[in-house]
Amino acid sequence: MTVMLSFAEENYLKVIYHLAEQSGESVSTNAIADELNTKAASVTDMIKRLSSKGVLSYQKYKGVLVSAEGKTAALQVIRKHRLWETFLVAKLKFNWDEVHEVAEQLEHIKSPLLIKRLDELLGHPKFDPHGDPIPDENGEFNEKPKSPLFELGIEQSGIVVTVQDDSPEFLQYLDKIGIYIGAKIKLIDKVEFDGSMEIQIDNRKTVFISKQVSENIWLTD
Amino acid sequence: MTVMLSFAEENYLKVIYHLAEQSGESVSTNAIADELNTKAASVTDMIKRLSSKGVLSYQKYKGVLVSAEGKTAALQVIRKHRLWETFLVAKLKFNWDEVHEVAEQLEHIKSPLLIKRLDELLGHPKFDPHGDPIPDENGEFNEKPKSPLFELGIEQSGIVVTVQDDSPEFLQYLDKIGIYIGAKIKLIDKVEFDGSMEIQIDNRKTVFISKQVSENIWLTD
DNA sequence: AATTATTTTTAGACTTATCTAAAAAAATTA
DNA sequence: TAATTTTTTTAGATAAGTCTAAAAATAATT
Repeated sequence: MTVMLSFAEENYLKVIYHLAEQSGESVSTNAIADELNTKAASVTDMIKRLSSKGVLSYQKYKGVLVSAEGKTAALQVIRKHRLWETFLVAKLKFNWDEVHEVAEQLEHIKSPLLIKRLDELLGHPKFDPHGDPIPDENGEFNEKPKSPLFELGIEQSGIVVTVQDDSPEFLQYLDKIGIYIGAKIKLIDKVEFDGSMEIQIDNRKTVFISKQVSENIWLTD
Repeated sequence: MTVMLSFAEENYLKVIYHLAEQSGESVSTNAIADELNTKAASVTDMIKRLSSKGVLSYQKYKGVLVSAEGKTAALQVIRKHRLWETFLVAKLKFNWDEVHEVAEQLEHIKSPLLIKRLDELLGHPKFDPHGDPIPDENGEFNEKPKSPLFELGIEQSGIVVTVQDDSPEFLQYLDKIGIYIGAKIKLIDKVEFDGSMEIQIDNRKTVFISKQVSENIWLTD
């Protein structure tokens, strides 16, 4: 049986899971407080609660680890968040820089049937509009290997699956030049001097992008 | 400027609005408590809060009235609830007796853009799957006059717009015999003895229904 | 009108989630 | 290693939303 978590508890768990994934080690109180724009004292209270519910393991002054049960619960929230983001872009014509705030609310709706049907409506997507992988009902990722556009060889091509930078500025820039998750990109030419490159999008128009941009777009075959 | 209401406050206001519409007079503390499965003491606390926010007017021991501002806020929640119910049935293949609980959660999501786009996706529906009218952005209903199937004359016909009874049993029965919101119904024959009738659905099959059923199905021209 | 029953409100307590200020522990620096 | 700084925890407070038990007001009945 899965634990019952409140709105706030789900938010904490999700953030802690992400921090733990990034760092690979135990997550500190301050790191959590920073991420959630809250105070360290509030975090201490909450991690005690989550710990007593079995989703975290916590030792005073030593930070927290996410338990197996916690991972399952966190991945379900992440799954819901990413499915809703996909829905907002694919069905409601949101721009991909407009979806986060709304998905933060929608991710807490409790209805397994709703998520099952949403997943079906969207055709069981594997990636959200930012290219982040969507875990399946069991919390598994079906990820193909991917690499930054920067590493592509001349005349080679790949499909956009992720962007590393989530800022509205970057996403709007990509929209403007016609790059989206799923777009096919072929490397035409590369300037060794500054790392900038000319690429072709969907076998149609070609554009020039900087090294910085090419490092933030990730491709798969 | 519209007032900012919490999840719980929105639920109270919505229920009070419905009760006030039904009765036409001020709403009693106990009536609200019954409807929300809560205690009278909790209701007293909440109506004081809602009153101080200006959405209700409240006099001790005299019940509450919904203010103009309260009506606007309540109708926005009702609009969201009914749009989500319509979405669940039209796009996610929910049965109309499965939608209420989920819509109760979804109605509290805060995003004007989301509702605008959802309304567009659904083609600006005027009625939800139960036939209840959906108020527009300004809280207005565009309702045609309607009357119970029971009052139809022989050989006359109408379109189903509402069902009075919302119980799963009744809705499942209607599904079974092929009646839905939007179905065309023609009265073939009526038995004066018990008020039962033979009707034709969508110019195709004919079925017999009891007086009780015919009183719960409402039609428009 | 007086009594009884019902409804509503108040008083006080509890939970969740948050905060500030102060104390304790851990990490860093001299 | 001792002193200092940073991090974390504790203690106590607050607000939202709920509850029970008792008091007060209103309505119904004899």
